[in-house]
Order: sequence, then C-alpha cells, then structure tokens
Amino acid sequence: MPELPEAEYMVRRLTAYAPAARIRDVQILRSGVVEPQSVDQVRSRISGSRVIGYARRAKNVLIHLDQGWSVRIQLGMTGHVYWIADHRQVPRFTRVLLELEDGAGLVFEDCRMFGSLHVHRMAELAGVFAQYGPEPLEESFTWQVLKARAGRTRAPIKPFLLDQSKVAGLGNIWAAETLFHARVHPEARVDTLSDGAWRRVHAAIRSTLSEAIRNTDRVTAAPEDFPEADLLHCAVYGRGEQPCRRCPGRIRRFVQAGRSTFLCPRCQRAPRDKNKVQVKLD
DNA sequence: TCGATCCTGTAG
DNA sequence: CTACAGGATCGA
Repeated sequence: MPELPEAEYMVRRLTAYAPAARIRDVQILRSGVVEPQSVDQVRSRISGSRVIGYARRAKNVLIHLDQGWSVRIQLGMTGHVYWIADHRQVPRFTRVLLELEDGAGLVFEDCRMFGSLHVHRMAELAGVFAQYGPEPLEESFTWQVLKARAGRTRAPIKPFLLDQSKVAGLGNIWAAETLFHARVHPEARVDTLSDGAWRRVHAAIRSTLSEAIRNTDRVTAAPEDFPEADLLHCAVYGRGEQPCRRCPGRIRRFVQAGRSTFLCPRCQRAPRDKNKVQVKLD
C-alpha cells in the first residue's frame, strides 16, 4: 500500500487541487468498500457537503466535511485518492466517485479491493483511531515514547515497526529502509535493544519518512499518478543481491513474518540470539 | 505470533 | 503458468 509518505502526498495534492470542493453527488461503484456501512448511509452523509480540509492519520486519508462528517479512506495495498478534472471520465478501478459541483471529481480507486471508505462524525474520529500508535512525525514522538511502546514484548523490531498500534504509518518499504539507516538488524528483539539503538531507530523513522515525502513528487508527475515510493533511492528495499551503497557487502532478502525483508548483513549486525536465522555474510 | 485470506495486476 | 506485491485482520 501507500505508506505514510504516499498517503501524505495524496492529501497534499487533494489540498492543492480541490481545497474547498463542493460535493454534488456520490457514486459507489462497489458496495464492498463501504461495508459494514451501507451505500445509502454513506451517500446521504456526503452528498451536498463542502470539503473543509484534508488530513492524514497513519495511512488513512481523511476528508473533513462541513456539517461534521469526515470521510475516512483506508488505502489498503492499492488504494489511491485523487482529483480528476472531469468526473465523467471515470478511471478503470474507481470504487467511489465524488462528483463536484464544478464538474471535477474526487476518485477513490483500488484495484485489489483491500481498501475501504467510511464516514464518521468528525468528533468520533479519536475513537476510530484509538488503537493506533503515535504519529512519527509529530514533535511529541520521542525515542522514549517509541521505546515505551515496546513494553516487554519479545517481538523482532521489523514486525514491531509494521504494527500500527505501536507506531503509525510505517509499511514494508520504509520499515526496511529505517532499519538500514539505524543499522539495526530486522530480527533484533525489541526487548534487547539498547537506548542507543532506540535513538537510532527513532531518528531513522523520522528522517526516512520525511525524505520519502520529499521524494514522492520526483516519481509522481501528473495529478492522477499513483504516488510511487522512490525505489531508485532506496538503500535496501527491492535491492536483493545488489551491492550495499555504504559498505562492500551485498543486500540480502529473506522472508520475515510473511513479508519480504531486505538488509545489509554487514551494516546491520545479526542479533546474538541463536534461535534467530543468521543471515550469512557475503 | 504465525499463516491464511481478501483480490487483481504485473513480471518472469 | 508461477511468484510476488507498499496492508490489515482473523483464527488456530
């Protein structure tokens, strides 16, 4: 899916293209994406409203409307929300189309149908997001906050970073990149990390995500372009068997918790834990 | 805490 | 054809 940086980029583009959109009508082309809410419920809550702002929470895109409703779009793996100039030109995988009064449109497109769209009272959003961990780019997100989230769990750091209830917004790409920059092995158990390691992970989360936001427009030209992660600038993700850019080592790929993980075994030292897979050096 | 699962596209 | 894909959730 779009991770935090890509979701953030969508929000920024929506803000640029349709800051005060007036919604004339709503087409829900696949009712599955709004379940368990009903098509009628969603339509009636949105239609006739005006957008008062866009926001992001974790990997969700939020469209705040006057009259107190907020549209929440969970992007899933392939979700994309964007502005189109003409709402009669409906893109192929459109699931929900917001027709605007000026003839433009807002599209929620999602080929794999892992995403969803719901409407909540704005005042209830805090409850909706109660399970999420802190926003990593907020000032209040310190390394101590991050460390405290780990509690006494023995989970490896990579699945920990992917757990939205611990920190919000990281996905498979930026979690791998973060650990490379922090020089922490993906299998290192969180209950064994030193304070120094926590500081590095914390700093790397923030620098990796901010940099990713900045780089998104490098690979995203037109308004309807999916905000691709800038893989060319990734240090490890998708670079299995290629040389490390920081040392003479070679990037390795392995599967962890069902997801592909990339690392440089020289830069990211294997944990001393004998039960863990040892990734062979060179 | 793993594995399967939702669904569809693309690359090999 | 098979393998894989940036997510999230549910059950064993």
